[in-house]
Amino acid sequence: MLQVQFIRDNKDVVLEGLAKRNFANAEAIINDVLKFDETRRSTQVSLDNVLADSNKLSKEIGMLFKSGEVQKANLLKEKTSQLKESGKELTEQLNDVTTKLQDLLYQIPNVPHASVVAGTSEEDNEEVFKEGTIPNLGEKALPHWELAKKYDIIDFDLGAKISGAGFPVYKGKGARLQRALINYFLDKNTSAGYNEVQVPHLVNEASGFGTGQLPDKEGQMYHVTADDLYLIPTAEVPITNLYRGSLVKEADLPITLTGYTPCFRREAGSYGAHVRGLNRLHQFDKVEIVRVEKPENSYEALNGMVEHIKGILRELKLPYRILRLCGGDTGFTAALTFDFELYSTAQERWLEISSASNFETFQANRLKLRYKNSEDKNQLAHTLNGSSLALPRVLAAILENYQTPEGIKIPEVLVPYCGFEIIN
RNA sequence: GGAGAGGUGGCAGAGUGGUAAUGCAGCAGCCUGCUAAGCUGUCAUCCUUCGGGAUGCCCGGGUUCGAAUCCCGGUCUCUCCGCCA
Repeated sequence: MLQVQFIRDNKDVVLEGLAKRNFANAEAIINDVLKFDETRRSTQVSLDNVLADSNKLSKEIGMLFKSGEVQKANLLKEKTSQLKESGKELTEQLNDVTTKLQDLLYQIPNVPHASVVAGTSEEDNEEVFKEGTIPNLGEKALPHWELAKKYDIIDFDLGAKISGAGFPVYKGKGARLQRALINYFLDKNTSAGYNEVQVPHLVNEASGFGTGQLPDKEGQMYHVTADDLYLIPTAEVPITNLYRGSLVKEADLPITLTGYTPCFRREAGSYGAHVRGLNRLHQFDKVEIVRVEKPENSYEALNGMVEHIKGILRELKLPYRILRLCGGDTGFTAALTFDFELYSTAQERWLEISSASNFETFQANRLKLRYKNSEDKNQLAHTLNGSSLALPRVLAAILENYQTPEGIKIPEVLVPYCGFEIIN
């Protein structure tokens, strides 16, 4: 959520930014925000004055009662009724305009970083980095869902039986490889200084709101209605919300966290070939990194996260590229996002496996996550997160790119974690 | 699931109807050469014509001229009992 003050002071910047996202009716909405904000403030001034008068009267009445001048006190009491009424009216007006203002603010996405280009879809994303060699697998290369069947390591039908489509069952070496990846990722992250946490997989509404999933993206999350809890779509939600409502010390920044969780997504509306196999699931595993930073350091931190993720992909020896998302493809809450994509040789397409974003103060404003700055003022922190990494598509790419006539070779760095060198 | 207690500033902790003590920590200034102390201010949010004003004691209602305090509903934490990995 943008701060009203920021919109008030930087209307042009906001409008330019929203234009890059192709955000409809930006000008009208921003003008409404400014209008409601002005009404809100002037209403508050009027209300404050009424309340001040009535506080004064109350004090006088109290004094009069104390000194036994009951009649005078009762006379004053009558005067308060009028103030009460106008106070009530103004309070209603204030609540009304505040709600309207909030509702609008919830609808406005983050202002993209200066480096983000305008664009409407993934077509406009900019490739900023590419590395690794795409193996030549020949004609007989199989997509991972066929490999999974051939070696009996992932069973989609069994998952469909017990839950539904999009809930795979990992078996044998498949399960072990999955666990190896989780441990490998966590080890990489903790050795880079991220503190490991294990967090709940169900969160309350306030947490969903804090990181921006609610109220808008409600349909993307599984909702346990009996207890009003949401299954997390990403560890970003519980981990970032650890600091909801916190006032942290400047010396404690940056806060760097990592955690493994399953992620649950309803993926309402998805269909077709592109969701085959592991490409899009309702439940998948992911290791996440989260940072809370001072504003002046947040972009350097984002670069650091990108470099960190690069290091992991290099070790896995998978061909990948990095995209800087265009305005239209950048998530609602992010100011700048880099997507990492692996090349799946058998599917002949790029698969998104990580997304690293700087949210600047957008989440912090909702979370009320502040720190005391050097001037001893409370200031909103910047939040960032990135996947390191999302498991299924990494697994898919490993299966596909490492397939040989003898079986699927395990990337060298994973062998100690797996305890075997080949799936055959 | 049952019973009880509780939720007050960054932290600790008073306050049972008259408008949020006090301590610690932090910040600014003053002062003092004795390893740091003392004094003053500041130290939640919003508004402001920069004089101030309003709000704020878990959340939402209510009673009252006036609510941290009384009433109703919710929520969370703790203790005990029950059940249980």
